[in-house]
Amino acid sequence: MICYNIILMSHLSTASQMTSTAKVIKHAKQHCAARGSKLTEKRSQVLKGLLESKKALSAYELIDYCREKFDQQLPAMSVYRILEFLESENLVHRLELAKKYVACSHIACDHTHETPQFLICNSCNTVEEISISNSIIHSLRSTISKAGFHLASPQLEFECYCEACGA
Amino acid sequence: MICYNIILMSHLSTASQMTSTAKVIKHAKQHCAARGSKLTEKRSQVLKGLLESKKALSAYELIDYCREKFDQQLPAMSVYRILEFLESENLVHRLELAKKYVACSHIACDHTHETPQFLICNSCNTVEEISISNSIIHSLRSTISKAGFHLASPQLEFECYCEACGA
DNA sequence: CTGTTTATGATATGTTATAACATTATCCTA
DNA sequence: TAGGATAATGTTATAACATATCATAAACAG
Repeated sequence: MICYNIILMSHLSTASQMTSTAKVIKHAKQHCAARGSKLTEKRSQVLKGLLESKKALSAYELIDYCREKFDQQLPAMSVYRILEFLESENLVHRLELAKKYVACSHIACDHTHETPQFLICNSCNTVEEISISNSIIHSLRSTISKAGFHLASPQLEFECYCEACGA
Repeated sequence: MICYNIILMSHLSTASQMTSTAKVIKHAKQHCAARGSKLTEKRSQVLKGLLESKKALSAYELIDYCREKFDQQLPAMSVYRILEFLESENLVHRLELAKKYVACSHIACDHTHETPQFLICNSCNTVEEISISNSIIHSLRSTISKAGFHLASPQLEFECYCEACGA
């Protein structure tokens, strides 16, 4: 399965970045339209912020981004609502561990999305969306179930260090 | 390996609870002494709070506990410092996911401690310290390493629901 | 008993997040 | 196209968790 990984692309040149961001935004708009919702200007600005960052961003970092990039003063409350909306549309993932947000890596893909798993760098917040084999997930689930618990969400997050940040 | 699980004991009667807590505190004191540090009165009060709760507690909940139980007004800063100390002595674990703290389940055990893994109930914050098989951990590590990352800590945490809280 | 280290106190502020209520924009329908 | 419904956003206040900084007190070693 080959798909366009936005997170990994974000360090390319500005021109190609914009192009790819624009493409994804277009996809996202269609996606919303198909579901009877709307990707408004502000929602699209917040999503752009996430698309153009290879790191996970906090709501407050997105406020700064919109102020600097679009001269738009978004209140915290609005950004949280917008993130909630984007999440409900599967365009954005919220990382519980980092208390930050990332754009979904598969907005512009056509295939159905699998459950995402995330590796989050403790130091620089770089995020890698990976896929863990069913057998590992299955063993994990069964261990957890033996303790009388079950996973709240199939989305797993792991506190890591990336290659660059090392130990 | 049989060891005394404090978390699971905390719903027993007050009398036996106090006894077991006192025992663990004694162990903890010896442990600190052996390492050249001291389990002061306030540190011991904070640890007691965690020992007597089967849920993970936040720093601010521990402040309340010390005020109610010991008529002790601890400033937030002190509690954070005390928790940091207790963690450095391996008496307490910090749960990144829940932003809360639990007493180590193995303070009074003699065997060496394995890396803890935690199941945290999203709803009631009940925490279960479990042990995940080496083979699962190993596969997980290898998946993560293929992505160019490595786990920040062998301590894993999973957002779950406990039996009582269900869905 | 004095100076150093260790522990704790006090105050301010940072970061993430939500509640409650007000206002504005959009869009449907009569 | 007026007017009302719904959706989107704004405003303000505050909760919960956390750290920085500087001040003070307690413990202990020489």
